[in-house]
Amino acid sequence: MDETISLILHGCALARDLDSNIASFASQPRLLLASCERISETFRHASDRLSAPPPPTAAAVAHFEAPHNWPGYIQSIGGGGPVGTESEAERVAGTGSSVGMGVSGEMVGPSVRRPGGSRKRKDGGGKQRERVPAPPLRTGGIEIPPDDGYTWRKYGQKDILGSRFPRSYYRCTHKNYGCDAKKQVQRLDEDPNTYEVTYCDPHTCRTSPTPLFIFPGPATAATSTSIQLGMGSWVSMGLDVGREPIGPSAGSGSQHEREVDCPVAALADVMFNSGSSGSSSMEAILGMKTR
DNA sequence: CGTATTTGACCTCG
DNA sequence: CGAGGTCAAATACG
Repeated sequence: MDETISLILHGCALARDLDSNIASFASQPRLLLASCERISETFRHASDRLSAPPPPTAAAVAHFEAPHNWPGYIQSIGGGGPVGTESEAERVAGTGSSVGMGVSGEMVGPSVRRPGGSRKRKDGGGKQRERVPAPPLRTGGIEIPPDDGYTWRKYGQKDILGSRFPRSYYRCTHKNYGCDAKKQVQRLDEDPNTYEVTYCDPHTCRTSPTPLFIFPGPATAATSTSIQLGMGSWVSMGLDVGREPIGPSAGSGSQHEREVDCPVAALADVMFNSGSSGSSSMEAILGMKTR
């Protein structure tokens, strides 16, 4: 199974490469073609493996029985155990991480603070740690968070003691709909090519009553893999699970998270999706509005 | 113009 | 008291 995941991830990496080089490839159709073929071949292999799979593992089943636990292509390592960073390197935290913006500092008046504004979780309860392969570090320090079919909004970033890389905090974009899901993403100190993703709260959005299990194979790998193609162009490819519900602002379509909107993504989409793109609205899923 | 991201400050827990 | 988690104003972006 891990091999299949590797294949998929490799395909994603290829797609990303293509995306980042698309400009220079544009004038060289042969290169484009070769690149596309490599990508499609990789995904096809993965697809083949998934079509003739070994019996699903217990973990895979568990993933599907817990709606909040489908960061599909990931190898789960946490399982809700205690979240400790026991083996962190003793390096001093890099102080960098604050690039750009250079906003004027003191604009938050101390008296404006709401009491009890932030809360630290006592236990790791409900937390689940995952490790996902991360794209290579890019020049410019652009972090590409792993996607899992959900749309996340970043609300914070912190330098963590003993880690070279900052930890990013995300919450579900549909917080307005009562979805309180959160995740933390951090590049591993000892392995910069791997993200550690900690999921904190379950998604209450996208809890469709209809069964999500469509793929005949083991569920974990292919249900929601995504690739990001450049800044702000997230693509969820996969099955229903990866379909983003349409939020209140979906009409504008001006925001960063967007469904398939580039050729590579479309390719990947075609590879994994049978083509049906049920556009489920958030209201339909949740049957409510909380704003 | 609306929404996401950045980032320093604030809050809570150990 | 320090570290980690969250808030929210300013800013960027489409």
